Amino acid sequence: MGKSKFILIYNALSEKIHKQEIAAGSLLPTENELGEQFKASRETIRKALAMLSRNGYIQKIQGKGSIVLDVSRQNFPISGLTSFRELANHSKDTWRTNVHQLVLMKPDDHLKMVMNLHDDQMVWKVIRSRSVNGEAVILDKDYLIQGLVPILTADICEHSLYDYIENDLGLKIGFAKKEITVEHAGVEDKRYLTMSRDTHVVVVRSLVYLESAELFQFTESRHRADKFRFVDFARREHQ
Amino acid sequence: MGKSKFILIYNALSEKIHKQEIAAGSLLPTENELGEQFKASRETIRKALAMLSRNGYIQKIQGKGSIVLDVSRQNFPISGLTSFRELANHSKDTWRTNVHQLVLMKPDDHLKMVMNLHDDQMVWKVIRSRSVNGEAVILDKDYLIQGLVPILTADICEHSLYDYIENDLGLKIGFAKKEITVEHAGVEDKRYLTMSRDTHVVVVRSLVYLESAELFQFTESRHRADKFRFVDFARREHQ
DNA sequence: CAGTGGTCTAGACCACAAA
DNA sequence: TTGTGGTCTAGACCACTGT
Repeated sequence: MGKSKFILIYNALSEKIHKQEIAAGSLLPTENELGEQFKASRETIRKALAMLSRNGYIQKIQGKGSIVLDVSRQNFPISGLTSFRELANHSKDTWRTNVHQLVLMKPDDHLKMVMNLHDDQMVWKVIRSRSVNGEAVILDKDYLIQGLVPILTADICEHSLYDYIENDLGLKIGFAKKEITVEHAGVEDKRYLTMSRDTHVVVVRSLVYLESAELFQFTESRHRADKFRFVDFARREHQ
Repeated sequence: MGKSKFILIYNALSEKIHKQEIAAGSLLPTENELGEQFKASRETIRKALAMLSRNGYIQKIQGKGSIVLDVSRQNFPISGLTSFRELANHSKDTWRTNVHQLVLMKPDDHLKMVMNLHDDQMVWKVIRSRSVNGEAVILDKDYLIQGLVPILTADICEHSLYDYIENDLGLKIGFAKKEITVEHAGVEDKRYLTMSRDTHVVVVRSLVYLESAELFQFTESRHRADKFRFVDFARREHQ
């Protein structure tokens, strides 16, 4: 993993674009030239370029070349799957996580339906709040299937749950389905969040699956509305 | 366009998955079998499968095969770039568009900065509201560069702006950068939207670019908070 | 071990843009 | 016309999953 030639080429080129060593608006070398530079076949180069295109680094134009896009005001990319800890590490602000609840429970009917659980499956319920500069602005409620995560401690939840899951347990996250809505703040929001004058929260509900396509986790992430921001890059599918 | 073999294979397979002719949880035929079925080389099959994977139809597992995912509760895919008209056509509710303003104007400083405009460039400003079952729930403010759209009429704005742009003007949309935030309702929201008891709107700001990588349009789409819903499918990038 | 998907290659032909 | 990207192919080898 991560050793594929086309990933190396992708990393080399995306880094150059980030560092502005290749100016926005200019053309990348042609695919044949890149093939010589990296000693790779054209199809391999094209895999790297397709990845750059998907992630908003370049725009390919037939007959012309690959235009480098302006990636400078590329704000935090929540668009993909990024854990809170990874985000916090990239920011200059001081983030802090508080664990409010950690229990092993029998799921209620609603959760059983949402997560498609069997009768005997138990889940870990974790409630955490995230604070930036002393203000609690995010409330996370996670439900993890015990069959996949046998043991969980407050200490792990306070540091990085995803680190533990991926590095210690060796589970690989594959994909997630997300839904974003806006709701009135409830009792839990008022209890755990610093609500200022706001009465609304943005709710991001996610079903997280492993690479094996097994459902692994359901998460409800509740954000104070005035602190919520979601940035996205989308390509038009011309078929 | 749209005639590529791998697109045809993608369409054939995604349709079968939608119609549940291939059950969720089962395995797709192997890549070699698909190659024989569609009389295509393995790399071509793999392009189609990669597209299915990106769009949440399958999960590929090395050494095992491609698992078909449950796509049945796949709600409206605002995730990509879809115009209001395309959305409305897929829904059972009755949508309606009202044009409130259509002017050719000199951009103010803020718009000039956001859109990176020259001093002499004029823009079309369009204000429209979208109603479902008689309630106005979305307010769209579009700014289009006149150099790319010489003429615009209220009639076009009331029907489909994107139809006109892509079919009549022959412009091809390439990609967009979006940002979603939540804000207090302003005077325009209160004037044009049926605000019920809500005091907040979800604001989606988009910079829309053509396939040539030229900036083409800036849009501010303001949604009544209780009617807003955004669904996303995201893969984890393991590098 | 056999069978699966993951990567890479060299070469061919087509579609499009610019001169 | 030349050079660019877009597609497709056949074959090779590697990595992983199951038996």
